[in-house]
Amino acid sequence: MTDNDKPEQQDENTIIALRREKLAALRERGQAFPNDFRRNVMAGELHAEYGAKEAAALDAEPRRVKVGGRIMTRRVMGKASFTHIQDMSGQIQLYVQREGVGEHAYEEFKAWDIGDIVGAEGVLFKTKTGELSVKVDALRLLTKALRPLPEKYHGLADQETKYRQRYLDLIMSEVTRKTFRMRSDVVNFIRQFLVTRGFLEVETPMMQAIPGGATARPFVTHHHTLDMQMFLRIAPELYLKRLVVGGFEKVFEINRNFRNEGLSTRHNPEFTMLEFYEAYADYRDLMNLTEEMLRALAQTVVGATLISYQGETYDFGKPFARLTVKESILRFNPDLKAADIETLDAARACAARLKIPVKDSYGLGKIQIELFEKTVESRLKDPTFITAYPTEVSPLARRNDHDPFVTDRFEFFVGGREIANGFSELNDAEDQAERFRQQVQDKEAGDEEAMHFDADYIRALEHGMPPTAGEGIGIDRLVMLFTDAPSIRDVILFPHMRPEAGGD
RNA sequence: GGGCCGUUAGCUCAGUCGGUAGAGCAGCUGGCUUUUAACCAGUUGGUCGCAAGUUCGAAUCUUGCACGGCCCA
Repeated sequence: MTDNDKPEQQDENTIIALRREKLAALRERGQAFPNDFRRNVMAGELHAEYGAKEAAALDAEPRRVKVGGRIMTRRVMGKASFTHIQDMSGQIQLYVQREGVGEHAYEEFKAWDIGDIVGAEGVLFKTKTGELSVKVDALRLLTKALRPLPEKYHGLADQETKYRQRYLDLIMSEVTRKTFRMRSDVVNFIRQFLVTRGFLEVETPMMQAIPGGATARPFVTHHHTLDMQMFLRIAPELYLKRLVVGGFEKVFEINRNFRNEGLSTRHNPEFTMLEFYEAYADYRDLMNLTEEMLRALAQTVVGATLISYQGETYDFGKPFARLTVKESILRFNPDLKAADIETLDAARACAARLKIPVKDSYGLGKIQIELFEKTVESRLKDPTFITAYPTEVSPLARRNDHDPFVTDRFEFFVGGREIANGFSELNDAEDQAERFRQQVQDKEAGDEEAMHFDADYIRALEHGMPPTAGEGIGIDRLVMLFTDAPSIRDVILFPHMRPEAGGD
């Protein structure tokens, strides 16, 4: 377009300029970016297999290896050098001698830089200090790095750079690599857990004509050929339940949702959600399933059921607490009595006393939830299910048979944060249509988060959805918990940020 | 949106009361054949985030802006 396409800067850093000269020299001599080197083992495998072996045992049965990776450290001592290279599995030290690789190759090697990517061939041995290393007899530069890496000891400390240039963060930080491996482990575990129990993994539209399944502001986009407005989905819920109507009675999806809301340490505009639905089950079945799944997840990916997060410890081993919304409000507000939160007027007065702002349009249910969010939520430390959410704030959940003021719904909290939300689904098409109409009224009254009327979803329900329960689990928040990450940006590879200054 | 904090060499960071911009790492030159934050000697490198203001003089004080972090809404 404009400045973006221009050569970046005229006066480049001298370090980069010198490396460009080295690359130019490589180009003169032939293929500067060869792709015919093949490694035959990873650094991590070598440490696992030979790390405990005695030096003499290695020498007695020489093991030849071909390894490749990025140069991370370099110690040149005249006619011999040590260097660590890093591959996906870890690091291995190379011992490069002039005697071993030849005078010419050794001189070339000395001109290489930290950050370059190399391939090496040689024999395993142990150094005087007992470190497993490769005595190199052949060595090639595979990719010249033009930019210098961050400082070897402190690594990359600048939070902004870690987010913007995640590749650098990954090269430099074992903690970051571990975080994202664990994220992968979490998703992998959940997928297997559900598939093992007969759930079918599906993918439903991320672009929707009618955004539904949650109360949130959507992102708006436009399809040119159809010439229509579309929305990035705020939830897959309504599509997954259409599948239950279609006879896929146990389905799940792990994918992104998009919500046009503020950014914070707990909110990213796109985030990953697990949603799953099971026919012939209710919200209590899902609470049990969730408890079983999260306990096993902690045990598998962290290796313990005591989870340490930001200096506090949460116990996934003992049975998860279960409280209703009203019980939890009373428990954490000992000066309140049940009567204070059971009528609209009393609850409104109660909110006023606690200086919690509520709108005139709020009914009793919404006020109860305000009280809950302001006085309870952040104090739910150990794993806790909160149940019996007011119907007023649960437009897609099934009413309780004995108390239609509430729904058969739960939310799950750990460390004061909502992790999951599940309920017995509303499969009464006429009730659902009525609740959509109420949402449309709210929207017309100015509530930007209120839902649209989804006529096709109603039509699907009119064909009959078996009694079903469904749940959503926020994967990012779960990963934060297990990786002890203070910010959601620490568990998202490329979190959204404003463009860098001067970039446009 | 509000409050607080930050932005100095490629990286990690100092910078006193407003008085010529510093260190370590990396780089460069030389030495060194078991080092591992290798070592020894020498050395290059700066739009002090951007812009304005105050001042004889601003990295430093003031204001605005940009980006980020934390907290709050």
